[in-house]
Order: sequence, then structure tokens, then C-alpha cells
Amino acid sequence: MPSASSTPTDQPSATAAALLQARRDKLAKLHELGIDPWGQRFDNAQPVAVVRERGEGLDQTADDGPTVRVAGRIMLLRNAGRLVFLDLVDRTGRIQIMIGKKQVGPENWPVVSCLDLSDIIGIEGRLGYSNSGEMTIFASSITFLTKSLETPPDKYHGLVDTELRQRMRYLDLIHGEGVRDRFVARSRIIESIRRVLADRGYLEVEGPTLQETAGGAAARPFNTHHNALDIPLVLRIALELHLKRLLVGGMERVFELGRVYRNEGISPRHNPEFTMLEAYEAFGDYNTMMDLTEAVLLAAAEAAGAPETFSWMGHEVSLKPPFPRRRYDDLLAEVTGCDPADPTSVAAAAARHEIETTGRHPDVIKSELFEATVEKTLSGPVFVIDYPASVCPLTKRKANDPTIAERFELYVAGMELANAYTELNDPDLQEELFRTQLDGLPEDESMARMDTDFIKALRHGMPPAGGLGIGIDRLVMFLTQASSIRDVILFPIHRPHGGG
RNA sequence: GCCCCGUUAGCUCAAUUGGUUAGAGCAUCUGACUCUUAAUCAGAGGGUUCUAGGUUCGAGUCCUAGACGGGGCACCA
Repeated sequence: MPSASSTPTDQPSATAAALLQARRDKLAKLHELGIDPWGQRFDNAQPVAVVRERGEGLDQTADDGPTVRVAGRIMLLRNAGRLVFLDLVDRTGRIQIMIGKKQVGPENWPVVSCLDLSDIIGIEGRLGYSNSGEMTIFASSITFLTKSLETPPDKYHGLVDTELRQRMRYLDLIHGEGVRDRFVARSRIIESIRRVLADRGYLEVEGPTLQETAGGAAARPFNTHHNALDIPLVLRIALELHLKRLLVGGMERVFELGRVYRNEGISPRHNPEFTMLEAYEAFGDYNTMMDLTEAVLLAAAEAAGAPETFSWMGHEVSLKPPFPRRRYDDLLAEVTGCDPADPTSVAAAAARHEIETTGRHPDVIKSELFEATVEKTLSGPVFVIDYPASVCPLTKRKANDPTIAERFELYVAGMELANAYTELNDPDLQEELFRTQLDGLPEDESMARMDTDFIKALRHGMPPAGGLGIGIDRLVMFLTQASSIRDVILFPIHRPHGGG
């Protein structure tokens, strides 16, 4: 039985305690001065960027600049006796403040000795330039807005430790180079996607995240339980099947932009929860969705401020539409030299790449061969079209060839960014495909999970339609040049630290 | 799940082949300074070297196990 006494690691070191005490002493001093260290509403503050713009036109030698009012966090503090310089940062930028003992008067000056790095203050003062030519607000009053009790990271290096950066994202956002910009870009990208879809008459909807059956993708779900109903539930792994029910319901253009959950491995390209866009358009097909994909990507790139052509993970990428469209079998033949129409030839090529072939469905073998050989050659962007039908149980087959599914995947820089189909709307074929378990695929990894409620919906009639899925996190990675998915997710999953 | 690498002060990093009391910058405290720019100058305090074992006269350094993180493989998007 573990000891009930507190472990030594619960005790802060003397350094940590002294750093904290120093700030608590200043907190107490503020109270003594009759100042609320936790501040109040602060009206009419101008964004630093606006103030800076205003300062650009000023005569640098004049001392009659306009009065401005800003609020922000103290990032640097330079104390020169009866004169203090500090760098104040708000959401729009950074500006230098000068506080002089004579200038702010005896009622303000004692407050200055209570200022620490990371405190949040409001400043009113004249905008001008310091002797060394830096744009500066010469403070006439200081308003204390919030005391910071913890020591900030190294003011020059910031927070470098990857783990700390992710667990304490708030610090990373304050101190990390470009971190804030990347998450701003993410927000703008998502905004642009909503705009593109809304402009085309799509409605945004919200499907259930708690489901009885995890359908629409090949992935292991998270299991949970509802107490009042006393039933097991799973978290959704895709948006697809409920959006298609809405097509049946006459919502002819719908999309959902939301979180899905897959109980699988973690890597620089995988987080257990991630954000998906799925969009469905009645009376369209996969060609419709290729056009939509190009529009979404172009708008997203513009929103993120990404150049039209750039290099990412060692690939040169140009987002200029139209993106090339290449048939799956053609690519496979080009790269491997096999005959995609001949299972024996495919199996022989697969064997050369040490892919297990015995007892497995020919299309599973083909699919693995494709992933092992073709994928990494796809710098893209390129639409890979017309997949082997049996690995696509939710996709309409080609009218003249039931072995080919009308599906595309968009590859950019060797990474799969989008996946789309001409949607299967034949309820009898859908039911049959749900019942079919492909040889060599464990049930967990199959999309063939029977959803009788969905089949019933299809029997009521789902219009022919195109459907599209885009992994938003990967899109953001690509457009903000991030090499890890954890750099574009604010709070990626982490194993809890020991000790509970 | 498997393989490789990392973890030293609040933060960023040193520490020779295993050898004195584990060092430095930032941060903190004391003092000086009305134009600084990672301000500077003088002084002070601050460490369970991730954890638990082991080898050794002696371990931050070597060995074993574990924790957490990073990368790769597998799986997937």
C-alpha cells in the first residue's frame, strides 16, 4: 500500500517558493496602496497595431503627440532608476512604454515598483519617440489590470520544451514564435470554409457525437455508456451516415465541421480527436466534389495567407487549380509495372514489396500495394480517382464497370488531405456491402458495420449525390507549414503525469 | 504494440575518460542609474541531476526496471 504522506515532489523548491513569494509581496503592497490587483473593465483601449499606425506619421522630435490608451501584458521590463521602460503586448502587437517618476507623479510611482514581467496593465499617455528613435508611449497614468503570480519563461528563448508548450499552451501562445499566428490562421481557414460552403447554398448542421454504431469510416471507436438509458454508446468516428440521412430528408446541400474520435495510435499526423469537414450535395457526383475541393483549398490558402506555391515537408506544392486527376489503376501500373486488371500480376508485385497475399481479397492486396508504392510519390496536389470497388463500401460503382468505385482522394505532399465519393444510394447494395466482410480485414478495421436504421433511410430514397471529407487539422498543417499535428491542435492529447 | 533518442535551478543550457563543494545566462532579492532595447554595473540566495534499484573507494555520467516526452515502424485521416 502506498504511503499516505505527501511525496517530496509536492513541495516546491526554494527557488520556486522565492519567486512566488516575491510576487505575492507585491500583490500585498498593491492592496496596501488601495489598488485592486485583479483589475476592472478597461474601456476605450486602442489596439496596439492601431496606435503604431498612428505613430508612423509623427515627427520623431516633437513632444506633443496624441494621447493614446492601450492595455496588454508586460513582456520586457527595463528599470533605469527613476525611469522604467517596458514592452507591452496585446493581441495586435507590441509597443514600448516609458514611465518616468516625474511624469507620472507621486501617486502613480509606487505602483511601478509592483510591476513584474507578465503583469497586465492599462496605460494612457502621449505617443512619441524615445531618444533612440523607438516609438514609445510616455505614460501619464497606469491602471493595474491583473497581477501575474507565476514566473514567465526565459524572456529571450521562451518556452522550448515541446511537452510544456503543449500542456501549457497559454504560455506557448504568449511566448512562442509564430504560435499565435498559426492558430489565428487556423481560425481564418475554418471561417473561409464556412463562407465557401454558405455561398454555394450549403447548410451547416450538427449530427450526434454519441452513437450506437460507429459508421462511415474504418476505425476503432471510443466506448462510453449512458447511465439513465443504461446502454453502451460510442463516440462518432465520421460524420457521413447522419449527413446522408439529411439528404434523404431533403436538406440537399449540408455540411458539418466538427470533431470525430478514433481510438487509434498517436503520431505527428494523428490525434485521437480531430476535426473533419464533410459536405454532401444532392444531384452531384464526385466531379462536383473535386470542383468544391479546389474552391475550399484555394479559399483556405488565401485565408491563411499562404503563398500559391511553396515547399512543405520536402515537397514543392502549387495550389493553382485545376489539380491533375489521375486514375488509380494508371498510377499503380506506372509506379509498379504490374497489370492492375490482373490479380495475379498485382499479387506478384505485392509480394515483391513484402505484402502478405495469401488468403486476402485481391482488392485489399491492391490497396496495400498502392499505399506502399504510389502514395509517397504523390507530391500533388493530385486527385487520385476511381478506386477498387470492394474497398469502398459506401461508394456508387461506375455505371459501366461495377468493379470500380467513383471515389477520389486528394494527395498533397504525400499526405491524404481529402476523400470523396459519388454516394451509394442503392439500399439493397448498401445492405449487401455492410454484410460483406472482406478477407484479410479484421472487423475493427472494416467500414462494413451494419446500420439498419441507415439502410431504412436509404430505402426512403436518397438522391444521387456527391460527398466530400477533408481533414481540417492536416489542411491547417499544410497551409501553416507545421510538421506535427500537435502544432495545429491547441490542446493535443497527453498522458497524465504520474501521481494522479 | 515494437525500435531509437531525450529528461540537470522557475526558464534556456553547460559539466573532459566515472573524480574536489554540479556551473552559467535569464528570472528573483539588495544596491546604483531619467532614454533603455534580451538595458547595464556591483553583490546575494536558489539543485532529490525524472523515479526506484544496482555496480564502484567514488555516479549527472555506467547497468537494470519504470515514468513522461520526441522521432520512426505498425494502424489510420
